[in-house]
Amino acid sequence: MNDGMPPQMGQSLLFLTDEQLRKGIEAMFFAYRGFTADPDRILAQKSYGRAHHRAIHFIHRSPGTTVNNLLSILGVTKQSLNRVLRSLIEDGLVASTVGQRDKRERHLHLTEAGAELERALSDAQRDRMRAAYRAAGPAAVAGFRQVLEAMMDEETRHHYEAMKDRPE
Amino acid sequence: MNDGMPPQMGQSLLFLTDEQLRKGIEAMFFAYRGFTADPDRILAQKSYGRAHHRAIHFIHRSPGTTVNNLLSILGVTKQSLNRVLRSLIEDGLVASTVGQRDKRERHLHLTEAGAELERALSDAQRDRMRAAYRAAGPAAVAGFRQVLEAMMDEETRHHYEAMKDRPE
DNA sequence: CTTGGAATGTCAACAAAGCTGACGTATTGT
DNA sequence: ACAATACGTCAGCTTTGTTGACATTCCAAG
Repeated sequence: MNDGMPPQMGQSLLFLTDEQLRKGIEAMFFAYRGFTADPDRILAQKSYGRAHHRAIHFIHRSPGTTVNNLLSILGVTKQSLNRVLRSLIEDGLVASTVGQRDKRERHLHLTEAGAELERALSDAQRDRMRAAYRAAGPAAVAGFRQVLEAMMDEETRHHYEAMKDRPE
Repeated sequence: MNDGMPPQMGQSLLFLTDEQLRKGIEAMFFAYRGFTADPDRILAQKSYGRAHHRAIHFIHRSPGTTVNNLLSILGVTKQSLNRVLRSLIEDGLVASTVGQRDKRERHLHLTEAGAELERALSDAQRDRMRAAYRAAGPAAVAGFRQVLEAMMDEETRHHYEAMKDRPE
């Protein structure tokens, strides 16, 4: 590897070479495939897709959330979300209730069936994550999270932080 | 948070709680959006998509690679890749040459224009990665890579390892 | 030398999931 | 009363993935 840097440059910045960055980019690409592979298999059986998974995940995460809130978390248009949400409601996995204070709002909850699918999906995803965490160790996990957080968009990070430490 | 674990359990395994795993899952989701955001903006202007980016990236990475090899790296069908590849070839960003030893194979290279787009895309992506790396520091980066590698599928990891240390 | 299989390319049809734009309805706040 | 907000929906378009079918070209084994 010759990236034009002087040989006397300390090792401390070696993790910023183009080669290191490229490896990081490829690691993200390949790892994300693994990250979604297990839930994808479950979803395919029920003829759902990743969009359904994401909706289910964040409704589980923030029960009673409104459509608008979900929209801004997911970063998609309401038309796109509506298609997914409609099928989940029709299939009885999600319940949509008119708001108390503001009747324009719809509050979203998982039904028992929805919670069951959520468990199946997140169990599969957590199993892989757990194996990766266990293999890498606590220090690596801390670094993993640090880099990922630094990689987010500003606005996205606010969503992430906002639900970061909410109790289960 | 009450996940049913005894309070006397050491801190050493705290990074394996469901809550920690869930945070990791959400961090992956949000970070991947940031990871693709910058190249996506460039691609949208040229009416290309992520599939074009991926093809360009790995052709740049492994010049002269065959279609079949690219297929297995990207994990898509040949019909899907072919559509993308055809447009790149038509637009003069990728050159496809018949193999010497085996004339059934097509060897793929970036043209000068293709290399130019590749630079624009990877510069944008690397800038964000560099900022994240710099913010997190070398130890965090090592952990980041460790966890990502442990998260890959077996077969995928082989692709990753295979091109891991090839010189630029 | 013939034939089977591998590598590639192409056509057609389809689905998931994103987008824009337009419009309707109910409700809220000014 | 009226404007803005929240939501749902219709129509149409794009990208990117999928199957299935089929032709071509070529290598290699029989």
